[in-house]
Amino acid sequence: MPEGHTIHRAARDHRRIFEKCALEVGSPQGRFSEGASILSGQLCRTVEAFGKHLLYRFDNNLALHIHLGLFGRIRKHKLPLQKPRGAVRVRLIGKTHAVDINGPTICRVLDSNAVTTLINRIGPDVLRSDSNPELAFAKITKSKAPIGQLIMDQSVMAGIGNIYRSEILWRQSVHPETPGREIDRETFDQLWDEAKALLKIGVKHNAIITVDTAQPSKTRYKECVNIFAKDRCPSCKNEIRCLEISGRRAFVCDICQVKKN
DNA sequence: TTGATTGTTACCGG
DNA sequence: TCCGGTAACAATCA
Repeated sequence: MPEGHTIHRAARDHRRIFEKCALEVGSPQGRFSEGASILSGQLCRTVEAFGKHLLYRFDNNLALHIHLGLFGRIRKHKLPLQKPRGAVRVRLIGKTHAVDINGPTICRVLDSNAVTTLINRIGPDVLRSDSNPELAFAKITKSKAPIGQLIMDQSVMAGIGNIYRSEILWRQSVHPETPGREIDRETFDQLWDEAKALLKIGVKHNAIITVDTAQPSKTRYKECVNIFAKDRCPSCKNEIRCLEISGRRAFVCDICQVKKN
């Protein structure tokens, strides 16, 4: 479910329904009873995404920090309240809507120092206008680790997940096993811009769409991709190879994506 | 019931 | 110190 686009979309959406609103923060099934009560009744100042991290920031300088991990989910519904679906960890209730968070790996309350520490730990987010790509380029150009590992390393650059990784590299004809130090400035800029463009499309449609001719409105698919988990390269028809980078599946067309080193 | 999954962190050994 | 490997954790769906 969650790559960067999911979290940014949630932040945008929840800002709309929760900003300047005194939220009720509860834990319907008691899975987050300790922290939740501190936030309840507080005014929500804003909702922000940093990479795959979501922060609900309150006027008392505390924040609810959510990370969905691999299977976390966010569900929103209009009031009146509905019965919790599955294992709801925390429920946020505003004036018009409620949001349920299921299965996060992180769900905790942070003070402002902890928020700063968190933000500093995360690399520049491709979707944020205030992020500085130079930081990412500096790390990549110094590393011998494969670019397929580096662009998904959230401390190098934030927002890209396992599906976008393969798609971005394929679209820019960059082989995932190319060492970071072999990536020149021009290539890095293209990867950064491509990531930003694709994730923006993801935010807009709430789906991973990396195929130019895709028409999201028609079928309401969750994803429409070029090579992730595909058999053949849509460009040259060569067989797609599956490899493992940082313990996750990555896909490559060895003809279209040239390996440098 | 089993296995797979759009993720991260902690820990250990080389 | 830095790297890779491994386990642990989260919940849902087919």
